[in-house]
Amino acid sequence: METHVAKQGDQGDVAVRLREFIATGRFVPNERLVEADLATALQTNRANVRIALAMLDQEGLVIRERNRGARVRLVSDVEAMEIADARRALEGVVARQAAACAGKADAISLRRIVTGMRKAYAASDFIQVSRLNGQLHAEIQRIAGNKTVARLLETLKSQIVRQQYRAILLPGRAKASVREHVAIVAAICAGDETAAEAAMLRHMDGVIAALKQAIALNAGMV
Amino acid sequence: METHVAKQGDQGDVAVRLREFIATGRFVPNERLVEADLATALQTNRANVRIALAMLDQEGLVIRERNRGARVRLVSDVEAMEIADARRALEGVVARQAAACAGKADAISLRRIVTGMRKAYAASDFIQVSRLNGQLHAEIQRIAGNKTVARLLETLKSQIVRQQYRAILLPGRAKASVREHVAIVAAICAGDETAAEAAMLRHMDGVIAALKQAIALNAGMV
DNA sequence: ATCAACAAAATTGTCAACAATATTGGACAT
DNA sequence: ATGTCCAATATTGTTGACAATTTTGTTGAT
Repeated sequence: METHVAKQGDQGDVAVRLREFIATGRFVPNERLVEADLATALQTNRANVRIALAMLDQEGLVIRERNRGARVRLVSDVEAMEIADARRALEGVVARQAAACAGKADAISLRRIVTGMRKAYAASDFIQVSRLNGQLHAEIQRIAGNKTVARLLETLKSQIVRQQYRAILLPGRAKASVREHVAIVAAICAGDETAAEAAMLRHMDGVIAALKQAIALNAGMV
Repeated sequence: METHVAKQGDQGDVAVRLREFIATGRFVPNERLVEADLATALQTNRANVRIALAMLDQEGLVIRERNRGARVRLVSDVEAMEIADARRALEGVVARQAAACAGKADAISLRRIVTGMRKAYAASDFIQVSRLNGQLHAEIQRIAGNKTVARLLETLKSQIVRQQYRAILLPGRAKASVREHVAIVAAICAGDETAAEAAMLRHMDGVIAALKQAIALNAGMV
């Protein structure tokens, strides 16, 4: 008997927890993921771990090789840029559809988040800014109502958590980000599809530029 | 020692074959996929089938429910439209990047395919037109060199093979399709990124319109 | 005939044992 | 010291058995 919705067996939970571990850096890229160890750590059996790993492989988070097990996949810099390209386009779609669908309650909710972002930025609480950032994008996706695109964005985002952390910390990026989000929300609330998409694309251009910068910095350091 | 590239165990092959079966309609939507049966049919064991089903679930081709097994997922009409939205945006990215990357040999290869399309259309060989259509998009993706977006498009396409067959058969669609592809190839060969993206978006608009029409027709028939 | 309760069958979930393969570590020669 | 071969270990791949759950079929009452 499950207290919450029983979607699918243990494997789902296992996959979720493994995702967490990878996202939070508890498993570092290229680290080997030994089935038996994971099974004991997550209090389940090898079969479920095996299935969860296959799911994460399909998702692009780990890589499996025959007879050699699974490792955390290291997303290269060029791949991070590819992912960014895909995200840019898909976020544009979402923004456009959100503008087409947004109602009065949606506008209120969006404005509240963006107001929170401004305050957090004014207070130099960048962690909160980042959190509200994610929340805002999630809300826009909800309003757009396009589950398929939302799902794609979700998996893409999970692959570049690491890179993204670095990018948001670049000097001046947070301020620009807030400004861009204000424009996006304004366009969506106005129901202007074209403006919303354009604003989102501008925002993603900023994100991509920051990402590129972060990568370049990192390359210089190594 | 393997004769060909040994990517991963049996599960990969099993998943590939199951995909085939679903794509070719050998398994109809909502049909139950019994693990034991599949294991004997594909000459493998339940564990591998189970893993393959988990992968296909992650991919969106089947749906699994706890204790109730897996069924072929029925993509609803609204979901087909969502997928089309995503494809439109991603194909636009690919076209743009292909225009940025296309070399002389690439241009020749693209022109050859589009010439074949014209001839096939003139000969009313619509199956060949459809085949070359897929080939052309694949070639554009190869030229663009964006593996991530190509992968996304691949999985999206696999979910709507059924709908797409219906759409291409609509009167006048094939002719328009050929015309649109000519424009796309011309822009890519000219290295004009913006024009290439625009041409591709126009093409996808045509595809989406045809899809919408096909769905409406189908709804009327039921 | 319709429905509920119940038994029987089918199916999935879990687990453990073993086989096949890869990885590690050490002895040995150079 | 360095590298190579070989045994020892660790890890994954495969299979089967059993438990838990769902689905199907049957019986009986109304």
